[in-house]
Amino acid sequence: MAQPATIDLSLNAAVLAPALIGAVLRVGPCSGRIVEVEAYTEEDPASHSFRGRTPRNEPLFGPQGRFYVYRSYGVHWCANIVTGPPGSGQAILLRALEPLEGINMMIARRGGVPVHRLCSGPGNLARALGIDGAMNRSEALIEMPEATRRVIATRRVGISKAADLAWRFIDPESPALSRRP
DNA sequence: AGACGGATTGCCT
DNA sequence: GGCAATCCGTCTA
Repeated sequence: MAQPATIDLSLNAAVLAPALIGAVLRVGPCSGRIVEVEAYTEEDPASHSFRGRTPRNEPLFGPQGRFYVYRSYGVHWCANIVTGPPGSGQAILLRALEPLEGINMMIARRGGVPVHRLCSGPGNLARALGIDGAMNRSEALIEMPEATRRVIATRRVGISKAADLAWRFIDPESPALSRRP
């Protein structure tokens, strides 16, 4: 699957998500190559925006390119990038990165885990990058992929509704995936 | 006002 | 592979 020349945040989440594989996410001094994402839309029963706007999910209906950060299981933070037409309630969940810069800082935040596990899984990714509720609605910095990566689509992880949609996109060769294909 | 359950992770068996 | 940890938006009464 080929990547586009620019990242168009107004694209629907399920269209843009595979194009983000190989792009670089930057948070302060830390960065990593995106290798696993999932798409969520307002028509999608598994999406936080499915039942309309609420105080928690309001960022999903705000400007594109911002973070929607939420607490999962009362323990972990998960980071999405808002996308799609304005107010459309779409987002892309960041699930895994290959660490590039600021690795020492990530290790300090995560403890002694192998580098390829630092940002493997949405909760781990947020912890390694220092993403928490304070970054909700802040602008997400994404840089274009330099090289084309292989991208495959799979079922999303950990959801019960619309579980057969193949809206999880991965670089199958990455060692940083939260789960193998 | 009270109950339910989840886009998870890590430790225990 | 099983399960506890731990918070809050949403649903029900």
